[in-house]
Amino acid sequence: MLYTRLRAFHMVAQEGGFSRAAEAMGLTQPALSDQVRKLEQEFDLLLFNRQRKRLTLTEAGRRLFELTLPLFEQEARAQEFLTESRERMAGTLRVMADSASHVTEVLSRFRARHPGVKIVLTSGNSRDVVAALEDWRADIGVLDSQAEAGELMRVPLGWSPIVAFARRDFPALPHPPVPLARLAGLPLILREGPSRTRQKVEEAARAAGVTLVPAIEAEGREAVRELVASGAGIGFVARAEFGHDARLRMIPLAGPPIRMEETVVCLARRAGLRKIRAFMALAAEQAGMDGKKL
Amino acid sequence: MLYTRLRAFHMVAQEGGFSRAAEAMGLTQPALSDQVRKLEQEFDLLLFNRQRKRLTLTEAGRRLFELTLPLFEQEARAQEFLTESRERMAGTLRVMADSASHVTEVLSRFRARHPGVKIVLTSGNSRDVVAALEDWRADIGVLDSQAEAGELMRVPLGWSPIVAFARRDFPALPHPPVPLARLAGLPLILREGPSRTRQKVEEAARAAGVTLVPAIEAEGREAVRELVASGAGIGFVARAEFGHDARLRMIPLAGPPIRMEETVVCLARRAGLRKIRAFMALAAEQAGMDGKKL
DNA sequence: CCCATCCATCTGTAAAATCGATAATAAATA
DNA sequence: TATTTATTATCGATTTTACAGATGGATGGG
Repeated sequence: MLYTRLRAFHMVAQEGGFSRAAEAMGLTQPALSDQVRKLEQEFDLLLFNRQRKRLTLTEAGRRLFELTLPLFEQEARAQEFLTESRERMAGTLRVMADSASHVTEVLSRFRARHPGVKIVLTSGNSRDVVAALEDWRADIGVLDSQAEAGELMRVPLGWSPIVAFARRDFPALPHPPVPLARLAGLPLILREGPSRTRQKVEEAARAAGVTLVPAIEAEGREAVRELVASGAGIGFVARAEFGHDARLRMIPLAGPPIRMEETVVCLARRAGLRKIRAFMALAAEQAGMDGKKL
Repeated sequence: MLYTRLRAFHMVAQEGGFSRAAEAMGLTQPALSDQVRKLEQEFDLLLFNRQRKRLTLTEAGRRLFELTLPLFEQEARAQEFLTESRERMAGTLRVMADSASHVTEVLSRFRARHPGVKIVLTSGNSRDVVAALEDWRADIGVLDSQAEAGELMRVPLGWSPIVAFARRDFPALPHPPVPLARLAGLPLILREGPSRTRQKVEEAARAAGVTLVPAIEAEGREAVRELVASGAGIGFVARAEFGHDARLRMIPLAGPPIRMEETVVCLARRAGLRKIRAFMALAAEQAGMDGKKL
């Protein structure tokens, strides 16, 4: 390949000798000798004067060297860009979660065991997470399990039942647990369409033969929480995400639990990277310890 | 190799697709696919967005492309330099001879058979010829045979006896053939020290127990000829080189002939080049036809 | 709905680069 | 002058590498 020969020529010219250049490149001298000879024969052009004493460039060699100098400088720049980018990324673990609560424990254990790795935690809904993983903008994703495996490698973390919640003084509620059907007539505050929480609730409602009509749609967990706290209606959330807001009352649901299964995922293709493998291993450990979440 | 991967990336980015780039490079699509994938995995950096529809560069990909663009431009310049140099040289046969007369016939047959090849004929003494061959400044050399083979590949062309010569009216000469001893007392005009003609004559003189003292040393065949023509003394030359100068008289020498063997040589290392091989073949043919020169 | 296009992935193969050993040469040193 | 040291050339063998060919999946257009 021309590149190899030019590189050999360049290094020999730069170092002023075959042996020196070979040492500088971590190769053997015959390798360079061969390459330069082939270059010279292929183009019928003498590049070095090998007469007695020291090696010198011929006129043609000098002119070629003036061309290879910027060539390999530029190659070094590209190499540097790639390496730097890798160095920067190797020390950072980018986690994107659709709900932070479930992974905090894994994260803190990861921090403890790998203190050198900087963790960047961002949030977004399920499809944001998948998109970020696919663009390699995130290393680890946390989202509700829901297959389309193959692309993604998954470690289920555990699950938490969905509960309804309302303002403490919200009127006209039976004693818990409350069947979904009893909520159908009340003003419901649901999250945006793609939200996994909403989809799970609607799926359970369909299974129970109930139709839930949202009184308000809100974007994001916090928005729902504030609306509910204002007394506007009833919201849904995973129990583990309910938090400790004194203004709110949790309303367990009757019937089979609506499971929000939180899963740690990464791109199967990237599962070989050390930091990713380490995190997935910790997550698997954690999953083995829990079975269900509060 | 990094180069290969960068090249694959660059072409894919430039052509906007793996298949197109593969076709442009005369490779298969999987080859490029592999290289780019390895590049991405090696540096943990996504370079292309392969989502549905068309291929687009990621931000990192764009930045890398800005680096590879000048890189491959520069490589193209180096390649161009080499190729142009070869094209220029391929159409030229550079012959360096220490005496032109013997090869003129081979040269004219070469011209007839390869009319596209430009012939450049230069002259110099034996060591000039060897030096030019070793620096690849000449493709073919013509000189007196005198081994140190190995380096050089030789085809003996034939030989010519050395004769003495003087001005037509030069006095005090016996009838030819004249033994060397009879010349010892006369004013001799010899060529420069390294001249093969001179060395041969001196060698023969030593063998005959005669010491030749040069009255004048002159550089080059023509200088000797003019001095002799002026009547300054007696010179030596290969009979085939004597020419047709009306002012001069040839003086055959007595005793065993002093053979000037003319040989066509080239660097053994370069004997593979077509133009060189062709010339050497013609020379060998010619040598088979002659045995001795006029 | 089917066809054409494009990319990902796998496996074997062919070509290349490289190594290791050896030879040859010149300069340095004893 | 003999010997050591440092250098490059060359040859055969090995290992690495890149590539082709086949296959499958996904997408968009006719």
